[in-house]
Amino acid sequence: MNTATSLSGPSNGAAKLPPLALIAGPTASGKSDLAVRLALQLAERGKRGVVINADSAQVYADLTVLSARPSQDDMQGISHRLYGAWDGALPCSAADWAASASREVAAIHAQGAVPILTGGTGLYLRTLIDGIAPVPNIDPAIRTAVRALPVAEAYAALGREDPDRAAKLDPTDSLRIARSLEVIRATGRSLAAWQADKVGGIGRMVTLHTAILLPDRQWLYDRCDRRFTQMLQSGAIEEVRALLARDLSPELPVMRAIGVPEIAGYLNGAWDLAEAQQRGAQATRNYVKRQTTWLRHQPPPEWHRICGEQFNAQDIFATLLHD
RNA sequence: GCCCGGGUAGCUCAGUUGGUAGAGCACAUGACUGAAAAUCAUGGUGUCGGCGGUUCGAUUCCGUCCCCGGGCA
Repeated sequence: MNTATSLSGPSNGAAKLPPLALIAGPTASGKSDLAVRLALQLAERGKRGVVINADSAQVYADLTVLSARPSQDDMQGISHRLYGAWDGALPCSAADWAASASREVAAIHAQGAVPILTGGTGLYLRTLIDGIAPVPNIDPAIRTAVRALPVAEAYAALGREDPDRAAKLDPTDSLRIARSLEVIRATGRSLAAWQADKVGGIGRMVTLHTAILLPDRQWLYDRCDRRFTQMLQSGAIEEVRALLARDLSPELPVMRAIGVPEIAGYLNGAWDLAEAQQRGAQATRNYVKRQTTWLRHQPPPEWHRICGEQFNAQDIFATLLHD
């Protein structure tokens, strides 16, 4: 740090950018606890930290237990934003979330507080920090039509309408094929053309303090198993029953959250509770693996990757705390 | 004790008319630009229950023993 800079006024070039803490980690890694501990540490230093959810399931009001949303007790008096902020009937995209998170960050900074982004959805975090291609919203009629196509047909259509893109995709990658096809049909431009640009990222407007938690795999798997069993005992079944009663489209993200299909199968008699528990725990473990792979390789190399199981806010965020 | 059925990958099971085997899941690794708790890709799993016999060669055929189901006594 350069003392000369801090003596000079904001008008003299390098104005100091407001801090942003970012904690990413797979399910059951303990990132929410770390976020609260960081906020408490900040409070001891006369600052205020506000936690912002960056998890694509905790965003839904319908999923309290199954998304392991922090309870009032867990929050320990620290403000939490974007938890349960979407109704399950409304899908939340990465761009939707990033737009909201961006507003939250600005509001928190305006109050002189420190936003603490916490979550396991890497794409959400990347979208907020780096921005995303400015593709307009897709005409729902086009979207529905495209997504109703069998993969093989969608892939064939993409081969005709956007061959470059088709060549880059695996013919069975249903989701990316559908996305590419709906974009070219709705906008007349290929997805690759849109992706040459990225908008909305706040990375250059903040001082980032990052922590990517990467605990030992077996330790995480054990926690996943215990966690799902715990959920079944503390209201997950009732939660799914209530969700099913809403009769939402099975395509919606809430309906596909880990545990929902598994418990729904139990409720409609397709399998027993032990089977639901097995499947739920298994799905959680599979997800943890995907998250870990994403977090290991996708974020910029300068984001701080931390292995182990004990995460200490003072050490990890020393520069933020002593700033 | 007798009669059936079965013992092949961590699990559930295919298969080999005799030339030492393969699927799904699990597991591992990876990709990832607007529903990402999503969507995909790649990879190896192994005394084919034990011991004998026949055979150039047995996981496969024969004998025997063991184990697990089910039935009869």
